[in-house]
Formats: sequence, structure tokens, C-alpha cells
Amino acid sequence: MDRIKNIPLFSKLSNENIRKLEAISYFKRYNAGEIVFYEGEKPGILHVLVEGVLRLYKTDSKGHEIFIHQFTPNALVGELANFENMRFPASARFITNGEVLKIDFKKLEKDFFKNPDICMEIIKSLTKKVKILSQVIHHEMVLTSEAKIAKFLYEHPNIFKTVKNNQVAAILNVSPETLSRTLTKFKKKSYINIDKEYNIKILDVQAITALFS
Amino acid sequence: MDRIKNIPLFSKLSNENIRKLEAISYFKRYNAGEIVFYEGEKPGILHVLVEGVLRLYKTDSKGHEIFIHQFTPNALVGELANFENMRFPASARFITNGEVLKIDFKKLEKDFFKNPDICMEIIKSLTKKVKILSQVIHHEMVLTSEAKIAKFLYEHPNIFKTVKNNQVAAILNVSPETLSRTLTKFKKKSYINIDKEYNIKILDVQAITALFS
DNA sequence: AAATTTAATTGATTTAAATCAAGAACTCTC
DNA sequence: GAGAGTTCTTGATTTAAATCAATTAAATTT
Repeated sequence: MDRIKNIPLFSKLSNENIRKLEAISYFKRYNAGEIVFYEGEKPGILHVLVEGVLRLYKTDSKGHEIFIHQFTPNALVGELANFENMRFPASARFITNGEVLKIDFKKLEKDFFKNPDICMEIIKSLTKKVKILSQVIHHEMVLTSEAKIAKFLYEHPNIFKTVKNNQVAAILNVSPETLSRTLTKFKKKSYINIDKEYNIKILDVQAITALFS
Repeated sequence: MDRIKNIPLFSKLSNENIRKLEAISYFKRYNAGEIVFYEGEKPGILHVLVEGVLRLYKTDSKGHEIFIHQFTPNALVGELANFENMRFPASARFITNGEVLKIDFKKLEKDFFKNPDICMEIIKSLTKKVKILSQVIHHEMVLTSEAKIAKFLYEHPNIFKTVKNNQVAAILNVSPETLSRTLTKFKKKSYINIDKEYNIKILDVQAITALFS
């Protein structure tokens, strides 16, 4: 009960409605690496990520993973497929251990969508999603690999300390080799400096930002 | 008044609300080729396409147009930028002559967003948009040029009669040369047949669909 | 600390598709 | 229907990035 109330999407519901919601939903825990749904599956359940990091990705013809987005709590996940009654356009896999609230979509639709507060929250969530997809398109269709890497350095200068280059490359949809080559190129041009503890310092912000904007 | 009422988004509004809406909006006609907004511009106005075909596209680093989508009436256009108070992520240009209803977003937000009917319509529109973007991502990041062309042939077998290969190539984000080569390849393999009147007949549906799914 | 595994780098090659270039086939106008 | 402008086709070349391959470096296990 409290747990559902803590989810922003439902925070404004009356106690009665929350009880109704409890009746058509359940929490499920996942371990890192587990799949919540696969691209191509038929939905029926609406997922709310309540804990952990959940990665959304597609698979190309060669079996490669294409990184789309990484969700953090308390995101609504895979609602498009439910709303439009289509198959999931992407797969979702937990990167850390985590938990989702699983809601029977049909029942939710019937009882809750008239509620204006819920409507507004859904609009917010959908808008966020349009923004994310819009950025994915920009990232992958407009920017070059070099530009993507420059942007990432600028926006997440500290992530290299905790995440392996390997994983950064996967997030950027770039091969590890390309990432490595681009970083050494930036070092050579003195755009950045990387010390022994993997602290990345951008020396020439001007040059780095110019690459992606 | 009647014109606004004919827009599905507003069809359920009371006459009073429609009058209010009239006060904060106006219709504007455009000729083919004219720009409604440019990528990077700040919004402030919500656009509803009421007539004509409006193309949404981005421009890459080399100045190339990247086709995103083509809207037909009565689509809500560029709402993301308004909702999220960000700059337009793409440009919009009329392909035919047409008309849009331009609405002052701030005022619309204040007066109309509580209305549950409008909310539902906005959710529908946003959902449609998520679906479109999701398909763009699939199209451009997962499919190869060959796959894109096969899919297009399958889904729009008659469009070649009216639209030049040039333009089809632009819609597919593929060079005219690549389109030409792929079509001749399909002809050679007897997947398709093109007669003198540009009627395209898919001879081997199996083979064509296998290329993109 | 040595051994083993994992990750990063560097160079050479391949790949899918764009670009460049030139000729052929249409369309349109006069 | 000749000429001019488009559009389409075909071949050769270039390009950005992936892949392949080998080596070096770093991290983990024993």
C-alpha cells in the first residue's frame, strides 16, 4: 500500500483506488541480467520500475545489441506496446538487481484512465519518452561516433571512473576500438586529459562542445 | 468555430470552450515548400495540421536532410518542445499547400489541460508519436538499406507510380543510387517486377518480407 | 608474486553505403 | 519531333566505422 503510494504516478490516488490497484498488480524482484520482456513479445502488463537500473535495447540483424535507454525509478516502462496494442519494440534487461510493479493493463485502463491526475502523470511520462526517443534519434542518426563520444565526455565526465570503457562503448553504440581511438585522439589534441585514476578532465571545453553542437 | 470543432482533439469541447480556444489561436495557410518551424527554434505555439502534408526532418552535420516523418491532418505537431520547454528537435516543411491552427501554448495549458477529454486526446497523440519515433529508430538503426527498401515496397507498392524514385529515396534516407541498385537487384532475383507504367508487382512476397522481418 | 583472466590498445582489413562521375533514358517545352 | 532539362542507371572511388587479429596492460585469482 505504502509502496504504491510512493510511486509518483499513483501518489495522488485515494486510498480506495490504491486498494483497487493493489488488487490488479504485484511486485516482482529481478536479479542483474534478468530480462523483463523481449522485443517482439505481446504485452498485457504495464511495468513500473521501482528499484534498480533497467536497460532498454534492440537487437539488429546481426544479433548486436543496440542501446536505447536506461531507466531509473520510478519510470513507466513499455507502455507504448500496451497503449497501442502492439508488440514490444525493444527488450528490457536489468543491469542491477531491482524490482518492478506489474499491473494488469486492461483492468488499469478500465478503472483509472478517467482519473485526471493519472492522466496528467501519463502525459508526463509519455512526454518524457518522446523526448528520450527524440534524443536517441539525434544521437544515432545525426551525430558521428566522434560527436557522440565528445557529448558523452561533456555530459558524464566522471562515469569513466566507475564504468569500464567496454560498457561506455555499449551505451554509445560504438565499438570499444572506436572509443579507444577517439579518446587517444582527444588526448593527443589536448582536448582532454586522463590520469591514472581515470579522472577525465576536459581541457578544451570549447573544442569538445564544438564537436557535437 | 466549426473548423475547430472538426479537429478531433477539440471535438468534445463545449461551445464555450471552443470560443475560448478561438481567442488564443489562429489559422495560417502555407504554400508547398514553406517552413513552419526550424530545428533549434524555441516554441511557444502549438501546431495542429489541418490541411496538407507536413514533413518533419532533421539536418545532419553535412547539411543533409534526414527524413523523420510526414504528417497528415489532423496531427498535433511539435508538442514535445512545448511540453518540455525545449527547442524543436526537428524542422517542419510543407510538401503540399496546407494550413495549420496555431495555438498559444501557455494559455492552452492553463485553461484546457484539466479537461479529461482533452487529456485523453493528448495521450492518444503522444502515444502515436512514441510509436512513430519508435518506428523511425527501428527503421534507421536496425534495418539495412536493402531491408528498408523491401519494407517500403511491401507497404507502399503503388507509391512509385506517383512519387519519383528520387523522393522515395529521400523518404527512406537512402541515396537514389542505392535505391536504384537495390531495385534492379530485386528485379534480377525476380522478387519484383516493374512494368512501363511503374506498376510494381511483388512476385515473391516471401523473399521480400524475409528481408525486413 | 605468479598465473590467469579480462580489458584496452593498435594496426590491417572489411563492409555498407555515400559520393563522384558519366552516360542513358525519360519528360517537357517550343 | 528536336533540343533542353530532369531523372535514372551503372561503374569507380571514398568514407566512417566495424571487424579481425595480435599485443600490451590491468585486474583477479591462486
